[in-house]
Amino acid sequence: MGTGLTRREREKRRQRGDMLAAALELFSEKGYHHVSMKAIAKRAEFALGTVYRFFSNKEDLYKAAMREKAGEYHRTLTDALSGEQDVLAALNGYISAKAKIFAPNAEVFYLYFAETGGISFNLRAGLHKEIGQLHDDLIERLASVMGKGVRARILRDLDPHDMAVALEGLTNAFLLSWLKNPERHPYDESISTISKLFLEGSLAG
Amino acid sequence: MGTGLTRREREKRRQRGDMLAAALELFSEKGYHHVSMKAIAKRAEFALGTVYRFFSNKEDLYKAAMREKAGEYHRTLTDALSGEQDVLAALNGYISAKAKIFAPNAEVFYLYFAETGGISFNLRAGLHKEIGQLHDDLIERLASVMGKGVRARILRDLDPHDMAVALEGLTNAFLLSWLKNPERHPYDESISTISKLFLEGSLAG
DNA sequence: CTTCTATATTGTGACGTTGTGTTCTACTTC
DNA sequence: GAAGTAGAACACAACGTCACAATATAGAAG
Repeated sequence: MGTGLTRREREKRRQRGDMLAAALELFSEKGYHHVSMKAIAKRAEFALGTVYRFFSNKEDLYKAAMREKAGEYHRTLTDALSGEQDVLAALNGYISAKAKIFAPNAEVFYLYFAETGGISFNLRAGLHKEIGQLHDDLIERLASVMGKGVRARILRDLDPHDMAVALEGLTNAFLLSWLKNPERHPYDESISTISKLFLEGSLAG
Repeated sequence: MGTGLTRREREKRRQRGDMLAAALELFSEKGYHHVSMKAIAKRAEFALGTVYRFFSNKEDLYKAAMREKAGEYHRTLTDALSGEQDVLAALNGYISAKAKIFAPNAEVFYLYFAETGGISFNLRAGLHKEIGQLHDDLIERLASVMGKGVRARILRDLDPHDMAVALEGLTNAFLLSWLKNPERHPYDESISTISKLFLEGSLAG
């Protein structure tokens, strides 16, 4: 068997995954506190007790679900940044990868965004730190690409970290704006707008 | 009497204000659902019933508090944009006004973002729409300044609305980053970084 | 002008109700 | 018969009510 797991173990993984998916759906629809464990169990088509067999409590379930998504998000974007490509291609790749992962996960992304913030809602503090680190890591990788661009004299000689933060902010703003009003800002158009604004700025030359 | 209010009325306003302040403090410390009405009453030094005399329920109190802050925020920034000033001065004024209002209210912004989760958490939908409109209005005003800049050939001939969104995103990103790590990014430095990046972009000239 | 009492207004916090997280035991399936 | 599943039952926390207490106001009497 390819995976090295018994049938039973695979089964459990699948069940766990179903529960996580159901939970994530509900959480992003209604927010953590407006979702009951019963509702999650029902959505996942398990009995309440079964859910508790997999996750020791609601908090735990929430964390696992968020961690999963955060990991997926982080993986997608670091993948987009790695590889032997020239700097501008890497940046464009990053922007479009972000758009691509953002679109289907917009609602979860909100939760993620809320979590990346600085505040310590005492619960979840551990998770918060964890996700924050992923975010920092991403910024760092982005900054390293920027640094490469600076050394190659493709980018202006500014603090790479600042540039990374700037690009992050630009993409977020456009993606949120796209989310609010999809017709006005079709997202492939947004990609080139972001890239142009980031690279050339707004000042008349 | 200057205000045209009776002493009693002024007194009530003050009490209401105290309650709102206490609520906002607690909400942004712990998040909406982790704060009980009892706790708010205690912090404001009133009995529970008295709070209910002013606000018909917890939701109402939350909304009032958020509305208050949103109004203040919006007013500050529109003020910064209005007035007879040249475009670049207006933009710089906007950025620093935003930094100024952002700093002491960061936790409240997080709260709003985290709690509303953006999308339709059915409760609070009304409030969310309301605040969304304020935001749209702000973007529009910013876009109008950008448009003026374009016509004056100070800014590149791009969609003013896009430029507004871009500036909004840049400032948010830097302010969040500053909040996370105040030493690394003192905010007056950030202001000039934002302005430079926005105007000139990152591409080596 | 002050004092005193009747009335109206405002403040209080114990309590009933409801909803939800978690546990526990009986049942099903393999 | 062992492992897994189910959902009823329990405990608890928080909202919002309400009957009562305290306080303020008004205006009559001294």
